[in-house]
Amino acid sequence: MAKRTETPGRLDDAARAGWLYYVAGRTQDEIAASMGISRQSAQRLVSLAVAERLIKVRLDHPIAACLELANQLRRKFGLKYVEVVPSDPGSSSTTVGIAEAGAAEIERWLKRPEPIVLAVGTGRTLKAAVDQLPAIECPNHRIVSLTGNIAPDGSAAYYNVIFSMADAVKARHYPMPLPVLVTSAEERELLHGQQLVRSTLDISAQADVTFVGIGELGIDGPLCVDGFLEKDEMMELMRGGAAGEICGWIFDADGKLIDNPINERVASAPIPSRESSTVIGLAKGKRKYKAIRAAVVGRQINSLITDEDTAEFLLRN
Amino acid sequence: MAKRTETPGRLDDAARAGWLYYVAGRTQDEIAASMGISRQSAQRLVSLAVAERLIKVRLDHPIAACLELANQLRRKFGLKYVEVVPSDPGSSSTTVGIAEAGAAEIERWLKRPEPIVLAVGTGRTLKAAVDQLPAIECPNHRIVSLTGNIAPDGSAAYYNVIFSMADAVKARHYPMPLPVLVTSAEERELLHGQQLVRSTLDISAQADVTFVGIGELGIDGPLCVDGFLEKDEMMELMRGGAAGEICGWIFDADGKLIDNPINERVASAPIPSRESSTVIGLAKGKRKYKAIRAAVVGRQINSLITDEDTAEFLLRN
DNA sequence: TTTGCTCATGAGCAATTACTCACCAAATGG
DNA sequence: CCATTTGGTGAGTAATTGCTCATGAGCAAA
Repeated sequence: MAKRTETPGRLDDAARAGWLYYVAGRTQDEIAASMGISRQSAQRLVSLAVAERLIKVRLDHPIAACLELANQLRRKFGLKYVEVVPSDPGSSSTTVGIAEAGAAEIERWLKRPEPIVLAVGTGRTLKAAVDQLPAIECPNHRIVSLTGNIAPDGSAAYYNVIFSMADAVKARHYPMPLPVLVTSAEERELLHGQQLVRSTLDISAQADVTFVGIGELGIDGPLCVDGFLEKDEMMELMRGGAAGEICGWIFDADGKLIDNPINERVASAPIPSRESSTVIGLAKGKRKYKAIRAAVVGRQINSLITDEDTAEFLLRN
Repeated sequence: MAKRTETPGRLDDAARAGWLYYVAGRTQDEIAASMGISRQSAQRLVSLAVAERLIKVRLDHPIAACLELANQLRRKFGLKYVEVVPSDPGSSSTTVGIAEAGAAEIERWLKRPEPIVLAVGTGRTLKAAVDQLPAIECPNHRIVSLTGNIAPDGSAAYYNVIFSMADAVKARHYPMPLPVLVTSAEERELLHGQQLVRSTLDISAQADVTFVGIGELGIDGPLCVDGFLEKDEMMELMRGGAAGEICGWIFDADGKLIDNPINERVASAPIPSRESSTVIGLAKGKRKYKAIRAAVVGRQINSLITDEDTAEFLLRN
């Protein structure tokens, strides 16, 4: 844009007005009086000072850096909601900070007066967040699990989040009476046809907000550690370009669900719409960098709660 | 489990709200919505952030008139560094504006990569400036107090700047374990002979930059108000031609230290060299005109941060 | 357990600020 | 020289913010 020569004195006046307003804390009326102009003009000068960035505001608090990172992430990836918590260099925990922030966000949703459907996935991080929840009564809301609560050996799964949630939150809750992975696509169809499962799937599709963990792959990743996949299956997945998983749905580095028999055996509900609802991923940590990045760029999630280090990685790469 | 409203968490919220308001430019309604609180609470958090000095506002524009005044002052008095901030006609504060400008200058020095010795005097204005400092880590620098930190009644002095500074700035700091005024010249010699005091005095003599307030005399001046001098002592001083003081060192209208028993009882370190280092005075206001003028013409300081009105006085007289 | 204190909260209202509109004056350009 | 553009102004009004008050929760002392 062709910048014309501004009236030279005007910026000076703007600076003076801005100073009087922000530093000295005078009202625009007082500024107008002391500069001999109308109140409106004083207002214009003040906003000009802001627009011309003559006024520098700095926030002197550790949280400032996090907010800045969150803003950048939101812009870069077009996310709906981003929260960045400070990294704790001394801790190797994958949940500290995130759990609290996640719980606070869950609580904010549950405190809404209008009835909502809140869906939850699985994972250690999400479990940790749910464990931070205070007791809340919200009989109007419904809480639904996207993933099955049955482990490969038939027991209740290790990280079934919805039951922990039900302990704290008084609301109707809908677990998913299925394993995470079934033996074949056919079996999945059969199970999903059951009335009970059907209705839970229907509710999950209406979720207003969804909280999911993001799992990394590899023989140390949750799918292997929890016994859902054998090492050789995992190896094959990784050879096929798999980068991470959410509720068992495995995606590649671009965040696209991969075309592999294993994805056809996932009995979890589909991840609710990222267009019409809020899908919040909770994850941090170097081992998950690749998975988180994939989930964000491929829009498996549209909101993120993570830590500073991870945020910086996502912005750099 | 259950969470409570802790004070630290509240400050974090305040920081977040302040950031959203001042940096991100959201309205308080939007902030309230995104933080899940009422608008009133959001407003309170924002004003808390201001009250807690989490928000630092700085004007990044050399206002022409101020620059011009600063230039003239520098020329007229041969000063090294002069900063003039706009006068706020409606305010009787002796610190508004100067404090921010002083803090910015201190910060500039502390951000230097090479190790420096920074000396500080005392006074309300200087205290206000130091209170504006953000947290800085500068383990290479040393910060030394020129004046004692013990009040006449034996308590820590009202305006002991170095401890406030130590709160914000991570650097080695050297307080002066002495009163400002001792009972006799002999006592001063005795105290100054102590090893600890000796080494602090030595460091102060090496100061690369010094920040001092300039005190006016009179029964409303700081020396009387803070109880260092009795009224009759003050009256006698003024009859003797005293015009102002820096760190307790009392000088006449020509800026020469006066020949009076009281000056022999000042236990402060001598003001560091105005030939080989930078000695910056912070002061404004009609009551201080005479003292500031004396300090400048007598070269008790070689740099000045003041306001327009004071600058104009100094140029006229 | 009761009492009293502190402090956060939401509501309502007053003060302050931002924005839009219509108009004017000086520069610009044919 | 006039039409046009640019930039500024005040008025009026909508939006936003700041403040006071009544209330209730948490907590410590009695």
